[in-house]
Amino acid sequence: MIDTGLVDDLEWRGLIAHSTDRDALREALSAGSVRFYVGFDPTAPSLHMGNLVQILTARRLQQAGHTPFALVGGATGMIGDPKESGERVLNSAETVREWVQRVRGQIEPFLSFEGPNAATMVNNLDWTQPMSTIDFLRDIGKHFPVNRMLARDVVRTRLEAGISYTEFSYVLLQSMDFLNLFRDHGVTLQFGGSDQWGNLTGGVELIRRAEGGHAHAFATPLVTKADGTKYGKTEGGALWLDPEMMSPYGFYQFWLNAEDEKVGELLRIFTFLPRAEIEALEAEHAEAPFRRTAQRRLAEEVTTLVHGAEETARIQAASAALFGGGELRDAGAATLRAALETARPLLRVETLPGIVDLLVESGLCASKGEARRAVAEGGAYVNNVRVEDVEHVPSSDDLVDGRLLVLRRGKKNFAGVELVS
RNA sequence: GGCAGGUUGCCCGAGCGGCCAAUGGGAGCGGACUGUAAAUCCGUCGGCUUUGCCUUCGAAGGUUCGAAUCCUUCACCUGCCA
Repeated sequence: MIDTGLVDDLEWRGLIAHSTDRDALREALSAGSVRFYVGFDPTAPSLHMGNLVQILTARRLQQAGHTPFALVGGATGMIGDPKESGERVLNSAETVREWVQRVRGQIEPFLSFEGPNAATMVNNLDWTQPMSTIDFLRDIGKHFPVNRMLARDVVRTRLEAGISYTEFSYVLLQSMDFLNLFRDHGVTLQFGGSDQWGNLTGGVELIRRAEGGHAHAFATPLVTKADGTKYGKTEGGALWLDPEMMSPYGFYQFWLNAEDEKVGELLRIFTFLPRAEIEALEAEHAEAPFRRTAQRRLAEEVTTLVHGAEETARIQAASAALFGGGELRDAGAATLRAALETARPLLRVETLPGIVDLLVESGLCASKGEARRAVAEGGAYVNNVRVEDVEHVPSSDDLVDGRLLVLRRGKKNFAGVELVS
């Protein structure tokens, strides 16, 4: 029932960037079902790619027989952990409450809430809210030497520019979470992103000081691009999991365009494909990178995990039709329409406007000036045919099945236009 | 508290009374090449009813035929001396 190969698998996937004690961790995870926790702060209405690493890792642990406690930071989200770029702006209690709900809903599908090692969702507001300041300072604060807190990298970089007492205290809250889960639920392991390392060890240490207990922590690596810069950023910002904030099509395209040097790493971190299969993909990719078999598989796997198999199939149909170089009409209006909708909302019109208006109204261009420029630059296409004239107005002959137009800006920005009567 | 300097388009950074929607670099966008890649090259990069008009150069007011450029006040930032 306990998969003793778990730690080997995690290490092979490169998911353990830091660990309090590798050997002790391995021993604990082999001995029996370990109760572990991973937290998510509601700092946005949606989780993103970075959080996905934690969610999937939690799932791996659960599949290996361990028991997850997924924590949403209703309390910590009110404070915000210090980041190097500067002080955060506090969100209102109402906003945090709403985001807690949304984040919660995004985590749940990845875990199983049934069986002997069913997952539990917890909110740290439940034990933080009722606590008095006096208790907090006496029971928690007393265990934190300020000199140690000051030595942390984030804090040190912030000392020049300034850091509020609020953010400085964040580590106490997160450590207290671990302590509470340790006491009340026997949770002995926490993991998180490597930027959370200080917060993770803070909890381990607090448990030792306050309870004389022993707990483990490990950190997953920060996923970076081949050039070392931060991953998961697209033109539109972060790679959100929420389909409203990041279209499933765009999500799929992000993975499809993964760098050659990184596909292997991404397959290991973000998919549940077994080792042998990933190694085969890597070998194939090394042989013929231009086929991008690994990228295709990566995109398919991750998109399926996040958006489901059905949506993924639609996106693949879209990609095939739009990039296949084949005749668009062969795909048929219904298929094209469903596929285009995965990219961005369809533009519905009663009569066909000129190319400039089409580009603007579909959202492909931000202004008419930009749309005119796009045409002048040769970057505007209707049904994959370049439009040369700014005054061009598509005719009904251009419509696929008499009702659909495929609009394209540049190499890979598509929009569907539907004629409604 | 004293002295000096700064605040320009997404970012960095020139401009210092008209030739300025504002040099240059980066990012972005488009094209060529390609693998829906990387590198490279070329183009583009405030808005519009586009041979012209409108809104931009920290904020407000003023001088002038005319200001990003001069003056006044305010806000914020930086360096040197206390």
